[in-house]
Amino acid sequence: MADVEDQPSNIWPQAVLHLDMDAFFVNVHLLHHPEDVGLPLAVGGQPDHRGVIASASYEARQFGIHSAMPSKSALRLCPHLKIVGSNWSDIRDSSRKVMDILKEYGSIERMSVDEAYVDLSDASDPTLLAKEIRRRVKDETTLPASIGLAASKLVAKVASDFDKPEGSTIVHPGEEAAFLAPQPVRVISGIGPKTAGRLIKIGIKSCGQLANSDLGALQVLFGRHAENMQNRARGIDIRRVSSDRGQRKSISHERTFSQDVNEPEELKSHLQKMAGSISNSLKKRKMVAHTIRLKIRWADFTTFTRQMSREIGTDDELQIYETALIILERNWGGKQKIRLLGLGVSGLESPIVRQKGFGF
DNA sequence: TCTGGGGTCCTAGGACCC
DNA sequence: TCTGGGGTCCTAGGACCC
Repeated sequence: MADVEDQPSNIWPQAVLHLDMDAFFVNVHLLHHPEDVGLPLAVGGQPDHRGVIASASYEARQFGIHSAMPSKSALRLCPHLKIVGSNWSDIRDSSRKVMDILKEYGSIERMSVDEAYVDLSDASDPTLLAKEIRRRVKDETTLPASIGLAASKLVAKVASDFDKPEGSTIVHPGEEAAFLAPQPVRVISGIGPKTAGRLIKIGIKSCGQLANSDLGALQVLFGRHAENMQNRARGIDIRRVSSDRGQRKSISHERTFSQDVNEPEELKSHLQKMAGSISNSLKKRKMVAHTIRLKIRWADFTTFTRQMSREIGTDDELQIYETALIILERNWGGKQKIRLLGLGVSGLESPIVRQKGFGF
């Protein structure tokens, strides 16, 4: 989209900036390992541990390597690819610096370590601020980022992804539908591979086609979601930037083993570790959980979950562990090889809320 | 060829209650 | 012979996101 400087600022009913760091994990690594600059590099799990790529350098992307790809496949595409693990303390440090800059400009909604929305509605010229923000992030963290500015979150997000890396895309109010029209439906957040596949079957590939398609035909496939989907393809999205992300709903850990496991003691020790760390997270948040859920993936990748709820919430490691063990024993014959074991809790509640019910 | 980990939200069926 | 109708909670699975 053309970046028009002399638009009057009052044309922005709402101004939303979306900032998306470029190859964030890789670039944070390079900050601390300048010797790796220029290499085909990826951050992710090791190939012999069934790892996947979390982030790939632009050099690695030349070989077709992308995130979520199994590290083994990545190495086949590029045998001299260097794969390093994520350094979470460095990643969180850099993330905090970026978010601190954003907060100076308006209320922010943090979506992950490397992505956030900023509400620039109160600015007299949001387009000027958008550029300033990207420059400051680069100057003060030396990390590249892309930004999108639009009148809605939906369009701002598509815009930030439009011209990566180090892109800066502004979609002025009224230009939303035209901006989206030529792009594939997959750019719309919420339309994943399944939905896109179903749309292709009725001949819809681009946002423009979705926007102009027959609503009735769409309703046959998607029911009451059809109208909303079509609106989104037109760039209509009334969600506001909201810094309050609300309470956590669940806490979970899971572990894919480097080799499938059917040793009871090994499985139990993993459950115990996961129960311990979940218990710690609950205590740190001063919460208790009512539901405990076990996830099992067999060697053939079939995956299922089984859960148990209890009347009284708990944050106790032993109670979580013992419940998990009961579920495991009910669902595992003792011979089948297990590829992944996961443990999670939900039905979270802060005990203080419960006490209020006693009439104090 | 091999498929991570941490989340959210939605749907659908069954149990249970009034 | 025909088998209400809501509402809520629980369980399981699936789509999707980063």
